[in-house]
Amino acid sequence: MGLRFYNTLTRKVDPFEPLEPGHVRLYTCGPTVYNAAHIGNFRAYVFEDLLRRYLKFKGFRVTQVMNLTDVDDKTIKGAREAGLSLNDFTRQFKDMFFEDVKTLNVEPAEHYPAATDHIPEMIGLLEQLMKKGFAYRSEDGSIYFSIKKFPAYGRLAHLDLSGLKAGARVAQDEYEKENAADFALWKAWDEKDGEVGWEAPWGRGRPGWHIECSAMSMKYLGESFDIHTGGVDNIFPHHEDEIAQSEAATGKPFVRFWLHCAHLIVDGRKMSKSLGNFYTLRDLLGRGYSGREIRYELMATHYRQWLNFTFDSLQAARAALDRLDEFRRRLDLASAGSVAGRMPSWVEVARAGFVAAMDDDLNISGALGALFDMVHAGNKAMDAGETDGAAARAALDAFADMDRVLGLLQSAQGTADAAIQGLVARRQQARAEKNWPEADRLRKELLALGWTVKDTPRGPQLKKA
RNA sequence: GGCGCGGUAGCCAAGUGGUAAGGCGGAGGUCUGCAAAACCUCUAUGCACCGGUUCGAAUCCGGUCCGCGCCUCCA
Repeated sequence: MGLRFYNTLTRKVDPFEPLEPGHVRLYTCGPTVYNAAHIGNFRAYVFEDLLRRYLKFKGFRVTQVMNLTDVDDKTIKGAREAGLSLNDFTRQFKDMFFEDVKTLNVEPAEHYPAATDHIPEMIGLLEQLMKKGFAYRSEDGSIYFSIKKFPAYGRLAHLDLSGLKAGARVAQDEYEKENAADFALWKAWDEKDGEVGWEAPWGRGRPGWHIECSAMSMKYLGESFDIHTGGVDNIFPHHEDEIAQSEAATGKPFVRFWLHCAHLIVDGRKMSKSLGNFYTLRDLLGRGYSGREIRYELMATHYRQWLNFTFDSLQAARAALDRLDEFRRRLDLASAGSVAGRMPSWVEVARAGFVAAMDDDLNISGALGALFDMVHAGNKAMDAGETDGAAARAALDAFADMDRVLGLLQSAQGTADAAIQGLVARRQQARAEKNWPEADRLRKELLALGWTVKDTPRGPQLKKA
């Protein structure tokens, strides 16, 4: 069986093939840049990164677009409260976002279009919708999409809107809509918008939330593309609305595969500021956890499963990574100077298990299981002296190859400078002379300089404390 | 009310008909000047509960209990 994904549109696991052989076009809903993203947001970005990396691992060329929503109610409000222009306000959070995804070792997308840079494209799309009769202008100059005109509305979310009543959540300022379920394509300017606004044929205003994703995805990926992702909360209304407005405008199928990741909860409860369990990436870094530890934690639960984030699991992530690091170090030593030979069977088995699991809707738990099986089997083989340098090198290469998907191995170990190396050498000398007090003193000195040293059968091992 | 998700060891978490992956933690062991680490071994007669189908069920069917999400701008 080949690669397959659970498609929200069909509610089934469907075999995946891109429209253009060998090339996957992927749109991933990105951040609204009005504050520091929280770890729940990053769960989605890490999932999307895993998807992207696995597609590349399978040999596809990937063109990924991630939007930056830099104009909406929250960004406008935030800018006003900060006394900044919209651009100055959002720029700081865009910068922060890029720093944060880098910390998490998330590969950059090919395109990061900002909504404010694509107003003309959105207006163009709106004009098509007006011309085709899917959109109407209300008295104040806002434009709404008429869901009555689009019979397939509700297909993605499996919602039957005939029973939908105008409830408390329908804002009173939307009384101008013909139907409570119609959604805004364009919002007429009002004074709260301040300087924010663009001229359109139907008056000054700003785009509705959904239209940016339609306009920008189609600009960079075409009118029909392969995969669109986001959090489950985006299924309705955001993605439902995207489908409606896109397909109404083009008359073509918009997206073939919709993949949605489940939410993250903290200590079994929904993350919220009032519960005090609301964390940004920076909060966790400030507590001494590294980007890769957080990446592991966010990645290690299947994306359609709720992820219960706890500090215990972060600690477990750290220990699991230590095990991987240690194994890699061991392979490194065993393979020194060797050219890769034939893959040992324990590597072949692990690699096959890894691929089979990932092919199955990115079953990361199965994939990590296969990887840890390899660690275990590899350690046993090396203990038994059954692994020569060529085999170790082959294992190392396979490990690195799987890590193209996982992105967990550290690229560069902190290397000790000559002074540190000198201390280690002096300590080895003292140990050789059985001068234990001096050896212990040197170990303490190294610790004071930020290095722990452990004596292993393969010599002293330095690690940044 | 409608649509949907989930309940597997102390914790996290795979497994959707063939006899319970993996990680963390814990226990024991090997190694060791000490320390630490590492590695090895062990760690669920049972998968919320009750029935049913089947040679066989965590997996399928029916029912019950519990937790949770969405139902108009929250990843």
